Amino acid sequence: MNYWLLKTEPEEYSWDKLEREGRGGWDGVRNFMAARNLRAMKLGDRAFFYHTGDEKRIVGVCEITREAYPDKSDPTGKFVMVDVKPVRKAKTPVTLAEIKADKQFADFVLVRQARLSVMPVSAAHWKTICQRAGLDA
DNA sequence: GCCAACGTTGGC
DNA sequence: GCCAACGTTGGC
Repeated sequence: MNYWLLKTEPEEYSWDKLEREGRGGWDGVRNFMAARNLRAMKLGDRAFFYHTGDEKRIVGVCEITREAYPDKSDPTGKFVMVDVKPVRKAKTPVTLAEIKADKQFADFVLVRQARLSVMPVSAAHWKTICQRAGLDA
């Protein structure tokens, strides 16, 4: 299984909304590197749900329920989206500040490429963050 | 709230 | 196919 991180503005699409609706489509990605990561996702892969903006923290874990397919919101047809469902909410959200302060995350894409919205997470980083968040890995 | 950095688009 | 210009994102 592979691990990922998905960024979203909570005002636009939040963990609460995903939980309320039970599933959601991850559309609107317009960045090639992010899109490449979307295409690499496999059914059953897990992803951290990250709130950007003022929050800047990991708030939960979701699962990929449908692999990449054409993004309905993209008129050019170049970009793809995936579907996700909520798995578990973080007991303790893990903040970006906390991650940055920890040397073991120095090579984490979230730190190195601040603007990327869809990125892979290594198994080691996944495990550490799950522990901090009070999530079962 | 400004500015720098990055990524994408369009012109040549 | 390169490079300048533009738009967007995130840091301070």
